[in-house]
Amino acid sequence: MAEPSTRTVERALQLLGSVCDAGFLTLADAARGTELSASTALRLLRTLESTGFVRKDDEGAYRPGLRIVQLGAQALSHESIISLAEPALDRIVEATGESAYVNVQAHHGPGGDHGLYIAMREGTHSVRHSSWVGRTVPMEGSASGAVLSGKTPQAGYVVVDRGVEADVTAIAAPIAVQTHAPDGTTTGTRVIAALSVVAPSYRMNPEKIRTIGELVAAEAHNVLTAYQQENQP
Amino acid sequence: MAEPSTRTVERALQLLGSVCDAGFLTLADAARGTELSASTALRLLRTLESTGFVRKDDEGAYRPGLRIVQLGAQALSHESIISLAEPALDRIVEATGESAYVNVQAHHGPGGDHGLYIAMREGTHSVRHSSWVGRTVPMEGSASGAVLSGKTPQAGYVVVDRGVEADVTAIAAPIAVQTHAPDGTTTGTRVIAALSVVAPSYRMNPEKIRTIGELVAAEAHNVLTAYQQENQP
DNA sequence: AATACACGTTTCAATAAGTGAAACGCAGTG
DNA sequence: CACTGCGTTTCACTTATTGAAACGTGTATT
Repeated sequence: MAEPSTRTVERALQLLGSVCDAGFLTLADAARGTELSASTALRLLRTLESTGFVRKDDEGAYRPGLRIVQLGAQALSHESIISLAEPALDRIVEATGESAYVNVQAHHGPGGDHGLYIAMREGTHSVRHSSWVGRTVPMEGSASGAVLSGKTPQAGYVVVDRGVEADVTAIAAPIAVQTHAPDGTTTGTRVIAALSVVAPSYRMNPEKIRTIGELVAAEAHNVLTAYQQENQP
Repeated sequence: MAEPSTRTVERALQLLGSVCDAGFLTLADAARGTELSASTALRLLRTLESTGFVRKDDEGAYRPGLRIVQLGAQALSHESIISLAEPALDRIVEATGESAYVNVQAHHGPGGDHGLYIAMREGTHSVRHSSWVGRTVPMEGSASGAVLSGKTPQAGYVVVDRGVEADVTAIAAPIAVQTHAPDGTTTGTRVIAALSVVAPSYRMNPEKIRTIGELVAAEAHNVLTAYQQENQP
């Protein structure tokens, strides 16, 4: 049995995704975006609406509903890596003034893998990078993407200048665990998340980048230690 | 046309909700919890899995997936009330040391209405109330519930001692807008959210409660002003 | 004004799609 | 060894989903 997916549900979830991506969507737009007939889109959106996953605003457009907010928040709170990483984020922000993030790998089938920002702490500089939580970035060409795919060089961190966004420099380090075969031998490493700093490029220079890079790598290691303590004893 | 809901989608969403509520669920548990046959539950969970809404962990149990995290975070970031309220939360925490929250009304059909915590700022006391984001509380017997249903007394805030949780006192104030008829006459008020402080009861006394209550009410009013500025000009 | 267009909505017949009982292999338990 | 519960697969039944078409309404276009 290869992939016995129920089409109806797939379509509904696609619709839900469209609405969340766009922030708000009219019925016709939603139908076009998902290539569904208006009647089908309407029926599915009504189902999503009656279950609280979307809602209709005053203008009659569909918006993300509170249920999705609730489930997302619950899911986030069950991601133990976030609570483990929060102290590290705080320390990074305190030391650098720049915004700091936690990323994980989000594996959606077609279109390639992406990285997903699941937590952040805002920097203190008045010009700062902000609010990427919930956003995905391509694995190619982003610092966190490189780190998540295991392409971290000796230095322990990756720097990408003007990768995803212009005028922005990203510095990322992996939180990686050793994987073991049943007999106990080490088989490789698995990156469970990445810690990253995203800052305006004009504020960076080689020295600062090295300082931040080493800090992020060190904090990533701290998070790893906390993670292992939670999962081993 | 009364309620043309698609059964398949409803079931899938129900399944998704179960998994998120429980944190992790085995197939059999999920099937029982939703009263579905094992084969149907399996098929739907597989669909949810292939779209990233749930995932199977190492033990083969279903857990909330990253897609739900992503959409939830996106939806949260589109809730403008949160960003408007964050400065107020900060100020409340700074002034009181207690955890502060934003609640909205989550209207799920059966089982009655509930309030939903959609944002919070942690208090600074070492003993503090923490991490209710994503959680729902009954409208009856909770301070934020009372406030959300419009039952705010003259004082402008509601206090509930040991309502939802033992040894916890909650103080809530409404963020309410006037509603108007087409002709411009005021028809009533609509509570769009609530601001609340949740603290260990042993730390409270009548005087402190009054201070906090007035602060929360004042900050709620600040948020309202910011909200109206954003939606009027 | 008259026309054309796009949107949200409803209806309905065709059939594609979802359903659950049953059967299977497996692992743990008494 | 028999027994129970789990995850999984298969398959015939039929129900629930589907999309074209038609409608009313409001908004551009002429």
